[in-house]
Amino acid sequence: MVYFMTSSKDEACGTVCHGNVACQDCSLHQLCLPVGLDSADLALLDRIIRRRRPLRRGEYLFRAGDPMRAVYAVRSGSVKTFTCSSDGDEHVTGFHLPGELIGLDAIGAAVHPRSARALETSSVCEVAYEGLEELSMKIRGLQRQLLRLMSREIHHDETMMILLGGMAAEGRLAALLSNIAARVGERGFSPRAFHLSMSRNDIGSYLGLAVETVSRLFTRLQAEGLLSVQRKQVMIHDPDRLRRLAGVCGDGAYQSR
Amino acid sequence: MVYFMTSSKDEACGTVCHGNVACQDCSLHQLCLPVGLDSADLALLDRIIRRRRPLRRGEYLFRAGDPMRAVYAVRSGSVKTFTCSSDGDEHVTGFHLPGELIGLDAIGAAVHPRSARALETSSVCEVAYEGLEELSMKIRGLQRQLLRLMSREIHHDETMMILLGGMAAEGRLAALLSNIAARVGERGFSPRAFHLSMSRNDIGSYLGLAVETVSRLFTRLQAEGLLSVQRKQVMIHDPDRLRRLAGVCGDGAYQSR
DNA sequence: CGCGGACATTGACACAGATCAATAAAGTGC
DNA sequence: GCACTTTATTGATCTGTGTCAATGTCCGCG
Repeated sequence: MVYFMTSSKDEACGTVCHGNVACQDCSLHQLCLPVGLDSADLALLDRIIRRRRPLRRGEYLFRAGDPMRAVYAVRSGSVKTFTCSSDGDEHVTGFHLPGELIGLDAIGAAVHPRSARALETSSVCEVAYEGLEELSMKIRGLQRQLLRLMSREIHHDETMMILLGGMAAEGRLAALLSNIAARVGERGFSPRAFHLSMSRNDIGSYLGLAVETVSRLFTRLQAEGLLSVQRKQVMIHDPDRLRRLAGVCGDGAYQSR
Repeated sequence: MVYFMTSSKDEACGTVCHGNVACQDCSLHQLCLPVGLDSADLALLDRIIRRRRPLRRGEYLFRAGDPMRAVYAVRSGSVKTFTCSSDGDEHVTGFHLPGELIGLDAIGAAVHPRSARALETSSVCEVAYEGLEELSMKIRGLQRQLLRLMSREIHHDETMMILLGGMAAEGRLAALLSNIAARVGERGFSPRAFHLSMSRNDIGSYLGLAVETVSRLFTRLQAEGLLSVQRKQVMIHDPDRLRRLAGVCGDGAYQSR
C-alpha cells in the first residue's frame, strides 16, 4: 500500500481558488497571455476579458461547430478538448492546465472545430477575440506572446504526431506523464506527485490506445518501480527513466520559454 | 496498364517556374501571406522577403537546432519537415506545397525544432521574422493572415493527431491522399491526378506505418477501383469514397477559408 | 547502353495491442 | 449505510501491421 504525502485534492494543481482577480494579480501571469506586459497594458487586456462563473465537471465551455468569438484561458481546474466522430465516440485532442489557451485552432475558420469541457470544477477567462486582435496591433508584447503561444501549440501538436506515429504504447504513456509532470511543475506544484483529472478512457483516447492497455501500462510501470499510481493519484519515482522511455517526445513543448 | 492524361512532370503542382516575381505578381498570393493586402502593403512585405536560389532535391532549407531568423513560404516544388531520432532514422512531420509557410513551430523557442529539405527542385521565399513581427503591427491584414495560417496549422496538426490515434492504416492513407488532392486542387491543378513528390518511406513515416504497409495499401485501393497508382503518379477515381474512408479526417484544414 | 544503387512491391510469419468478458473498486444518490 | 452506476483492473483470445526476406523496377551515371 502506498501513501501520498503531497497535494490533497484541494491543493492540487489548478484547483486553488483565484477569485475574480485581474491579470495583474493572477498567479498565472508569467505563463499566460500577460507575459511581458506592463501594468498599463494589463489594464487594457483586462478590459477584453470576462471571468465567468466556474464550470462544473463535465460542463461544456463550447461545442464543436460553435462560432468562435473568444479564446479561453484556463484559470483553475482543467479542460479537455475533443471531437465526436459520427458513431458517437469521442477522440480527445488535448488536456489544458491553468495558464493555457484554448480555442486557438478556431481562428482560421471562425468556428470551433472541437468541443471543450471541464474535467473538474474549473474557472476560465474568456478573451474576446476581436479585442485580442485589436489589442495585439497596439501592444507589441501581446502580439509577440500570442504568436509564441500559438507556435508552441504547433510544436506540441507536432510532437504528439511523432509520438502517435512513432512510439509504442509504453513510450506514449511515459511521454504524457512526463509532459504533465513538467507542466504541473511549471505551475509551482510538485512534478513528482500529482492528480490526473482525466479518466483512463480520456488518456487512452488521447494516446490512441485502448483503456485496458492504459490500465495495464500503469500496472507495469508501477511494477518496474518507475511510479506509484492509485486511481488518479500519481507519484513519479524515476523521472529520468520515464523521460528516457518517452524518447524524443519526453520534454514536450512546455518546458522552455 | 493505365495511362495518365494530365500533368506531365513539368506542369505538376508547384514545379512551374515563378521567376523572381514580387508577391504582387505571384500566382500564390491568394493562399499565402499576402491574402487581404493591398499593393502598398505588398510593397512593404516584399521588402522583408528574400528569394533564394532554388533548392535541389534533398537540399536542406534549415536543420533542427538552427536559430530561427525567418519563416519560409514554398513558392514552387515541395518540402518535407522531419526530426531525426537519436538512432538516426527520421520521422516526417509535414509535407509543404506552394503557398504554405514553414517554420511556424520555431517562433516559440526561436530555434527550429525540425529539419526541412526539398522533396524536388523547389524555390522558397525567406520571410525575415523580425520584419514580419514588425510589419504585422502596422498592417492589420497581415497580422490577421499570419494568425489565420498559424491557427489552420494547429487545426491541421490536431486532425493528424486524431488520424494517427484513431484510424487504421487504410483510413490514414485515404486521408492523406484526400488532403493532398484538396491542396493540389486549391492550387489550380487537377485534384484527380497528381504527382506524389515524397517517397513511400516518407509517406509511411508521416502516417506512422511501415513502407510495406503503404505499398500494400496502394495496391489494395487500386484493386478496389478507388484510384490508380503508378509509382508516384496517382489518379483518384472515386474521391467521395476515398473521403469516406478517411472519416472525420477526410477534408483536412486546407479546404475552407 | 548497361551497371549499380535506391526505391517499390510482394509474401511469410510474429507479436503488440485491440477486443471480448468478467470482476473489482470507487463514486453517487437516496 | 446501501443500492446502483461508473470507472478501473485483469485475463484470454484474436487480428492488423510490423518485421524479415526476396524479388522486381526505376533512374542516374559512367
